[in-house]
Amino acid sequence: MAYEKRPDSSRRSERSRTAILDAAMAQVAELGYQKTTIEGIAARAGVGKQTIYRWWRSKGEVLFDAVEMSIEEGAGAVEGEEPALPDTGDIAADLKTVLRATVDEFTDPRLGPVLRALNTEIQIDEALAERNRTRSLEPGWAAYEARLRAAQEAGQIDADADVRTVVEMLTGPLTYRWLFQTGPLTHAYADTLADMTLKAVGRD
Amino acid sequence: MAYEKRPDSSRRSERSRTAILDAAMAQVAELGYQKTTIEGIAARAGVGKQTIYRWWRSKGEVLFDAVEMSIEEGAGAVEGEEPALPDTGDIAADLKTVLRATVDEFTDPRLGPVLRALNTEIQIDEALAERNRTRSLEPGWAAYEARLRAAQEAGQIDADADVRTVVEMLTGPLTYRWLFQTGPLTHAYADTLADMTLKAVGRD
Amino acid sequence: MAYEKRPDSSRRSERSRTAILDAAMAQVAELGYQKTTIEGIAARAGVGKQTIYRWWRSKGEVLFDAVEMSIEEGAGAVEGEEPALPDTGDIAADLKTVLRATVDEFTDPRLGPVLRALNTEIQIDEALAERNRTRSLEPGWAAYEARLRAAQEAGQIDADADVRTVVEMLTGPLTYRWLFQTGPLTHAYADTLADMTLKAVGRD
Amino acid sequence: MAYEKRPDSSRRSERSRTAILDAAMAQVAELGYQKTTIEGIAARAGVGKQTIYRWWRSKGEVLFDAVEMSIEEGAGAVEGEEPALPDTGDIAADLKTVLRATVDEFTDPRLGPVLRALNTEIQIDEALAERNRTRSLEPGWAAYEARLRAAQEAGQIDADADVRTVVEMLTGPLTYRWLFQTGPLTHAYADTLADMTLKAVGRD
DNA sequence: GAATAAGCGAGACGGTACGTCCTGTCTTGAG
DNA sequence: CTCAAGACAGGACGTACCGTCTCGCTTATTC
Repeated sequence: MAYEKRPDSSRRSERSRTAILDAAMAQVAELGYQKTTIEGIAARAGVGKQTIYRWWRSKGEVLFDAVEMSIEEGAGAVEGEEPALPDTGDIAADLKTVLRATVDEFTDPRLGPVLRALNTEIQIDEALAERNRTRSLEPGWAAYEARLRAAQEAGQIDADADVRTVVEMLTGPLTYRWLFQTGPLTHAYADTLADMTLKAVGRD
Repeated sequence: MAYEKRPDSSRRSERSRTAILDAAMAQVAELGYQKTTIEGIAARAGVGKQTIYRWWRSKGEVLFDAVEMSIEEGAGAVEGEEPALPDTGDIAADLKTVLRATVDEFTDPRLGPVLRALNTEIQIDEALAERNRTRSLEPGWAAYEARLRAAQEAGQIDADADVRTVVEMLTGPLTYRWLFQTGPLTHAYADTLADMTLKAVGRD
Repeated sequence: MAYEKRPDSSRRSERSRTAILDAAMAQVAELGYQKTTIEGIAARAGVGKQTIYRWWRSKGEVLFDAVEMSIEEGAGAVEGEEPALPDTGDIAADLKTVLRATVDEFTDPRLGPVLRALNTEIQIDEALAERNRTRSLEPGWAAYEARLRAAQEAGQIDADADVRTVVEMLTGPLTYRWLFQTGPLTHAYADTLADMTLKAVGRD
Repeated sequence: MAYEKRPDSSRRSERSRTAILDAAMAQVAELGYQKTTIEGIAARAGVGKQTIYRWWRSKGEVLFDAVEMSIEEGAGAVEGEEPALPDTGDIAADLKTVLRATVDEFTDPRLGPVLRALNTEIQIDEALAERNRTRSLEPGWAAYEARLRAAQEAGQIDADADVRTVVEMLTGPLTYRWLFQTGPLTHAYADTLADMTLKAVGRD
């Protein structure tokens, strides 16, 4: 059995943790993801490098947490709360609401670039990819799928449509435009995607 | 007026060029994109570092060319030929043909990882992004759009549908699954995407 | 007046003290003086780092004590006893006895290397140097000088010779060979030094 | 056969070499040997750390060369010239001349401390010790021994005295006083040592 | 056919960041 | 209070690459 010494997280300094995450966001904002270094984050946070290496394994992980903290602060989200789509009874309206929110997040001048960089890092770092899937993507899909299944039960969309594929038809094109910057990322585009996708699974 | 000396490409050593591109592919295959270095490529190719820096501006550019060379070798493609979708008259079948081919390229064990890494680099290096758009993405879209417009004229799909959005509904989800590794990338999935998208723009 | 809090030595753990000194000797034996660290000693002794820093100011001090303990254990010396040279009436024989003992100590495979390393540290740490002079060197000289003065009174050596210089002529070359490893450190060499030195101060 | 890549010394930058040695001496003068770091030397010399590690294996080696350069500059010594003792025919006077010079070197406020630190390092670093023996000590001894043999042939000292031991009786006590700072290091002391040693080997 | 000038292999150079190690201080909880 | 444990800020270590540079060598014109 492989033995590996782990730090005692009960004695972790909250002050350092926060300082590091703040410094990480600030460095990325100023220098961009590539030129942000662990050394730079440590210096800016007034922290020893080892304190970063003790709790994170890479720059990517630090920024993953930093972004998470930023989003939670902004949203005032309750810890551990599962995300959910609104359910007004109008499936089209509800999808548009959440897709527009996604557009807003992607185009946010503060978060957008970091998110893009992290999605980059995911291509290379399998640990980060796994974390992204379980902490970020899957909760989002679950929320979409729950709302879509409600719509199926309400007879608003085909009962036999694969909800997972529907989710991908909604978020795939949006993410594609965002990552490759191949077209404007607007609320109108979000609406179009919702409308067209619903047409593909609508009962007519 | 800024003056910049450019190397005389007529005196360029073809032997070195090929050795570098081969070495680059080999290094990525062995070590992965991240751990591949210009120094390593040079050493493996038996070439001075300057010879790489003289002709390329970054590791990304080298690999971009290396991949291009790999694909051309494999496909035996004629230089400068515009790609085009087949037109059998059956729009669904034609779309499936090309989407399946894309699936095959993405899942190719040799090319896939490099392509994914390059899509990473694109997020950071604007020159590379531009090059990717003009040399890779746009010719692809143009081919899709041409075929879709033909289908519109044939009355097979809605005449007022925005072909660009349709292209994104086809390739967006596919690329998403590929980049984030969130589900199996199969021919069946390609077919489903084609069918659902056509349903969204079908005439009823 | 500067105030400095000192630990209460009456509550000091003898168990820890011994464990630290043993661990220190063991680490030096295994890794050499340079690679021995306070952290390593603490870990090996099963002791907190602070317990070392509370009672010693440097690695050098710890090892000074550790060596002292080792020597006392070996010699079974009575605490506080002043060292003295034998006085058989034969000055040459007596000097040879003690010089040979010094040779034995220097060439002891366990103590030798640590002693050499400590002589290193003395060059840098004035507190340690002072301690070395008063606890180690001066008692030794005093013993030599007492014996030499007895020899002067007995008319065996020049009455006007400077005993301090004579001591240095005996121990200087020995220490030199030991520190710089410039020649074999043998009983024969010790004897030669005694004989030649006595010739220099002999009455003719 | 072990293969180890060695740098090409014909392409070595003399400018960097000199800058490093100068910076090393300056750092030691300002901070002392212990607080002098390779990083600090590199920064002060305006040189990359690797340039130091490429040509030297340790701080000690750098300073060994730095001191050597300092001495040569001071002495205006011809490269590769063997040191030799003066030979005026008066062995006592000649020995005093060179012992006094050694005293002067040891007490030189600029060189002394570095020399002491290096003699420290020698206790620990066998490579450095070897180098010290062959480049520093042995040439010195050879010079002494040559002069002493001449004196033997001239009938000034015992023909059967071991010249090596005589050298050690001259330099050993001097070095001892210097390293352990156990007494004043003066010309008078040098003279006493010469006189007493000669008395030990004199023909009377 | 010699002279000139480019590309080339090689690798030293000034730098920057890496990830590790250790220092000496501080904090926590057990005895 | 001392102690074991170990997190912390700090800083040097020695390594790996970066992108630039300089050195001879090989080639290919150009005179």
